[in-house]
This record gives sequence, C-alpha cells and structure tokens, in this order.
Amino acid sequence: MSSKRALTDRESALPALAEAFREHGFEGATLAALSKATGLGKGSLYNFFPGGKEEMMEAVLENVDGWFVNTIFLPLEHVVDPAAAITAMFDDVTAYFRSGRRVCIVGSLGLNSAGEAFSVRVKEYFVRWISALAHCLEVGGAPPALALDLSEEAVSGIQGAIVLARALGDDTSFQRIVRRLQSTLLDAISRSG
Amino acid sequence: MSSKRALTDRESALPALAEAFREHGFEGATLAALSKATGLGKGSLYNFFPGGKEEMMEAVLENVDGWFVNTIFLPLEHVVDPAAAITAMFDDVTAYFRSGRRVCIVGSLGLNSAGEAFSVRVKEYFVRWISALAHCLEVGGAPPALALDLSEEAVSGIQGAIVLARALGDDTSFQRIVRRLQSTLLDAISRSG
DNA sequence: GTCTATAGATCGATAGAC
DNA sequence: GTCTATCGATCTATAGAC
Repeated sequence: MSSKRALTDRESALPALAEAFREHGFEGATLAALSKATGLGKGSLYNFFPGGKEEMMEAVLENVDGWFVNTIFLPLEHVVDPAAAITAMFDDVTAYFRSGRRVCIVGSLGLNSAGEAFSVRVKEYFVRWISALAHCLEVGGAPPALALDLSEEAVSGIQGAIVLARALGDDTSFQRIVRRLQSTLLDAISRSG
Repeated sequence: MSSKRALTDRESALPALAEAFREHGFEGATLAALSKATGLGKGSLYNFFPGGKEEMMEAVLENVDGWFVNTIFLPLEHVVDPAAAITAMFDDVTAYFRSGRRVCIVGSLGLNSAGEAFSVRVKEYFVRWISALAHCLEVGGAPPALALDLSEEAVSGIQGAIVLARALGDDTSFQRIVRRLQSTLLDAISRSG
C-alpha cells in the first residue's frame, strides 16, 4: 500500500500524538512526552510540524475529524436504514472511546482556555455530528424539532458518559448510559417511521 | 459576621482560585495566573498554601464539595417532597454552572492525567451525587434499579451539557438538555409515586 | 531526516526585606 | 503577612553535527 512518492511519516505519528494529547491535555502534553509517545526526537517532530505543539494538535484534530466524517457523519448523512445507522454509530463510538476510558480530545479542548485556538474546529465537529444525526432521525420519520432535540441529547450524553466513566473508573456506566441513549433514538424512529 | 478569631484569609481566596483552575485547568493555571486571580502575591499564596498548587486545588475541591453537599446532596438525601427537590436541584445546578459556561472543576479533573492525584475525591463526588439523587427518586416511588439508572443518566447528562455548551458557545443547548433530564426524572416519580 | 546540545523564556517554589 | 528577587528545574523551540 505504501507509495514511493511523498507522504512523509508525519501521518503515522498522528495516532501517538493524539493519545498523548488525550491523556495529558494540550498544556500537559510536553514535547518530552510527545517525543516519547511517538518515538521521535524533538528535532524530528519540529521537522514534521514546524509550528510546534499547535501545529501538532491541528494535525491531530484534522485526523480525528477525518475519522469521524468517514465513519460516523457520512453514514448518517447518506442513511438508507436509520435504525441500522444509529446502531452502527453507537457501536463505533463505544469502540472508539473505549467505553469512556478514552477521552474525547475535541470535547476536552473546549473545556479550558488552552483550547480557544481551536474553537472553530471544536464547534464545527459538534455541529456536524448533531445535524447529521438529526437528519438520520428525520429520515426515520421523526419530526424535525424532536430529531434535533434528541440528537443534541445523544451527542451531549456521550460526552457526559465519558466524563463520568473516567471519574468513576468504570466502563460499565458508559455502556449503560449509551445504551439508554440508543434506545431513546430507536424509539423515536420506530414510533413514527 | 467576621469573628476576631482565626479563620485566615485563606478561605476567601478559594473562589478566585477555583475560577482560575476552572478556566485554565490544573496544569494551565500558573502561579502567575493564580496570583493575578486572587490579587495575592506568590509569597502570600505560599503562606496560605505551603503545599503549593496541589494544596490549593485540594482546598478548592473541599470548598466546592462543601457547597454541593449543603446545597445539592443533603436536600436530596433528606427529601420530603421529591418533585420539589429535583426541581430545586436543576435550578441550583444551572445557576452554579452558569448554564454550561462554567466548567465543572471536578469533572474536568478526571479527564487528564494531571487530575490523578485527586481521583478519590473526584470519584466520591460523583458517587454521592448519583446515590443521593437515586434515593430521592426512590422516595418518589421509582423502583431502585430504575432510580439508579436515571440518576446516573442525569448526573452524566449535566456533565455532557457543560461540554457541549462550552464547545458550541451556546447556553441554550445546556438549558434544553437539562430541561429534558428534569422532565425524565419528574416523569419517573409521578408515574409511580 | 535524525539526533544531541542548548538557547531563552517561564515554570513552581523559596528566601529575605519590610 | 505581604511583597520583590531569585533559585533550579523544566518548558518550547532552535541550531548544528552527522
């Protein structure tokens, strides 16, 4: 699969960078930690990301956003079977966030002032997720106003489930909360679709 | 109300410290920022908190916990009118978190590794909130298992609403989500109480 | 393109004048 | 008890050898 042309190793460092940012936060992720996480020296990191930590985080966010667009948003936006799409979304999200052990890097950025530099991207991520899910519910027959309310509740609820699961150190709370959210959404489309 | 005895000014610095920790996070809240927020020099801060930042955060958490115990947990634990208690809880919480503009310092601590030093207190906060709310719902006639599930959902949902409102820069999303949570709880007790 | 060495700034924390 | 001055450590970022 590897081509001879271009595509430096910058891309392959992103998952490790993302994990370090998730675990330590933007301010807490020192270059020493990022170097250790990627196995690259500081010199190599600055070779790939001349803009330093901020450029690293930008690249990580773009990478994460790409995953969500392809795996979560697009399937919802081009849905043909709403119930199946919703079930798939919760399965994918549960796996992605490791049942809440893994922090949502986008959500956590919005919580403190260090993330203000990325506020546009943070906002767009949630806006698109909510509207994509609302569209899916509408296709399933839910009234537009209800679809938007329930989508907001579900996306918000997933973020809360991550916070709670991390605080309690308990995956099962994440799974219970997410399962209830899923049931609420499926009810809304089976009731009207 | 001010007594001549003891009670240094340590206590009065806590609200400003709390706001600085909320806005910048634990790592992001530098001593310069904490000094500016409180109006105290570093020397004074270390006079009140010999243990430095960690002791400041401990004191802030104890202070926050005290507020929640008195205002939120105890009324739920000694409830006589469940519906009124639930309504009061959501009113108080909405005001406290400024409709989601204000970060929950306890929840945010659980999200990254810097908060591990406070993990016991973080966990106990959420455990007590959930169990206090569940007790209230049981008094209202909800079956114990349902009461626990709904309490978990509500406490988690409030955290998610903060994350979403901050990300979107939109108070109204917090209010919509919290209103739905409140309705769900009130339904559960009116249905069975 | 990788590393080590290091600059310059800022960090948490301390010392000491008042 | 308050401040200013300053310590050593650590931070981000750069320079330069290989």
